[in-house]
Amino acid sequence: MTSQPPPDSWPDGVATPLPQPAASPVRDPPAARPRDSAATRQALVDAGRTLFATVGYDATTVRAIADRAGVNQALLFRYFGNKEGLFAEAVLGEALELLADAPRHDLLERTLAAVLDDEQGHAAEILMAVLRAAGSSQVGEAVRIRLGEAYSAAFASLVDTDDPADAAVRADLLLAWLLGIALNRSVLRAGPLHDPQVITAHVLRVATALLGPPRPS
Amino acid sequence: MTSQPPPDSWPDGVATPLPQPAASPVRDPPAARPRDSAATRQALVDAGRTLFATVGYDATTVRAIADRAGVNQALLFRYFGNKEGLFAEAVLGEALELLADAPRHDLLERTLAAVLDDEQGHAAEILMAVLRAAGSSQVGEAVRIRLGEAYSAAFASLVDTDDPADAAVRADLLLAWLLGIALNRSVLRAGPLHDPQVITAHVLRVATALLGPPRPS
DNA sequence: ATTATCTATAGATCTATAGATAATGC
DNA sequence: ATTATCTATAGATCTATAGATAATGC
Repeated sequence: MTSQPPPDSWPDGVATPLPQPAASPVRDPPAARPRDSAATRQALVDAGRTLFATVGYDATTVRAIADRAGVNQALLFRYFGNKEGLFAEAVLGEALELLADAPRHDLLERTLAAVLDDEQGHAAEILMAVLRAAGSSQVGEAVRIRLGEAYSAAFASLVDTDDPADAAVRADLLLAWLLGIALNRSVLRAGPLHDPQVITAHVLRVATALLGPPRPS
Repeated sequence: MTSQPPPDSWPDGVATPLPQPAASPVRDPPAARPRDSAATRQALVDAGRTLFATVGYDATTVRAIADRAGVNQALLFRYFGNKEGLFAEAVLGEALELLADAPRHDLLERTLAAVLDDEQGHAAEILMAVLRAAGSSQVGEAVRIRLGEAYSAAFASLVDTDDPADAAVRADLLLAWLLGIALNRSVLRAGPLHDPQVITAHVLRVATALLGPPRPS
C-alpha cells in the first residue's frame, strides 16, 4: 500500500523492462540480421521460453518476446499464429521431448537438478515455464493435462508398489513437491531454499519414504 | 492449436464468465440493496478472495470482482484504492490473521486440511489465493515475502532440530510441498490427488521423515 | 516471383478517475 | 449536508491483422 518499490530485482536475467544485450545507446541497427526465417523462428522460441519461465505466461507480452528476440512482433503471429501457438512450441513441445529423451533410472535426480539449476539452463527454463504456466489460467487445460500426464506416468514408474492408482498418487505428490520447490525458489530468490545441495539431500532422502513400500515396518 | 474448447469446467463455482446467482433473465434489479458501505466492502472482499483463489491474481479483473459482488466497479477503487489494495485486504490481511489464530501443535494438519478442502471454505480460499499469487508476478514481492516469512517461521517451530537454518530449510520444503499439492489439485481437478484422505495419510507419514531428526538411525 | 520483414492500425480489454445522481441523516 | 452509488470516459495496454516494402532466388 505504501511505497512498494517497483521490483528492482527480478527472477533472473530479466531486469525491469528487459536488459537488451547491453543497450549501448546508439549502434547500427543490430547487424540487420540477414533474412532468415529459421533463425527468426528460433529467436522467438528462445525469447518466449525465457520469458515464460521467468515471469509466467500471463505476464509475458507478445511484444516483449519480439523485442527480446530482436524481431518485429508481427512475425510472431506469422510463424506461430498466436501467443498460445508459440507457447505450445517453445515450452510444451520441448518439455515432452525432454522427457522422452530421459533415462528412467535417474529421472528424479535429473528433474530435481533442472528445478534447482540457478543458471537456468535449457531444461530448467522449459520446466520453469511449464510449472509457472500451471499456476496461470490462460494456457489451455488440455495442454497442461497432456503434459502432466506424461510426467506423471514417468514418475509412476519409479514407485515401489503394485497398485497403479497408488503409484499415480505418489508420483503426483512427488511432482507437486518439485513444483512447489521451483515456485518457492523463483519467488524467494535468496530464501532458505537457496542451496541446491541441501535441497537435493533432503528431497532424495525423504523421497525414499514417499516412493518406497507404504510401511517399511 | 486446434479446437481447444473454451474451458467448460473451471476450478470451482466459477463457470466460464461467471454464473451470477442463477441469472433468471429479467428480474427487478437485485433487490436494490440498501445503501450500506460496510456490506459493499465486504461483498467486494468476498468476491475478490474467491476469484483470486480460483483464477489467480492476474486473470482476475476488477470488473469481474465488482460484477460478482453485485456492485459498481467504481466502488472498488473508492474503498480499496486499486486492485492491489483489495488483494492486500482480502487475501494477505486475512491470511496473517488465520495464522495468528492457529494453535501450533496441529498447524500442519490444519493447513493441509485447508489446502485439501474441496468445498473451498474461507481458510481454503485465502490460502489458495495466496498460493496462486505466488506464481504470479504482479503482486508485490514484498508482500509475498512478508507472508512467506510468517508461515515459514510458524512451520519452523515444528522441526526437530537445533540448527535454525536447517529448520528454515525443512519448513520451507514442507510449505513448498503444500503449495505444489494445492496447485496440482487446482489444475487437475480429478487427477490422482483427488482424495484428501489418501493425500493426508501420505503427507503426514512422509512429513515425519522430513521434520524429524536428520537420520533416525 | 517469392518470401521475409515492417508499418500502421483496428478492436478489445482493463485499470482508474472525474463528476453527476440519488439516498440517507439531521 | 453527507455519503453511497452510478455514468461516462480517459488513457494505457495488448493481441492480432491487412497490406506495404524490401531482400533474396531464378
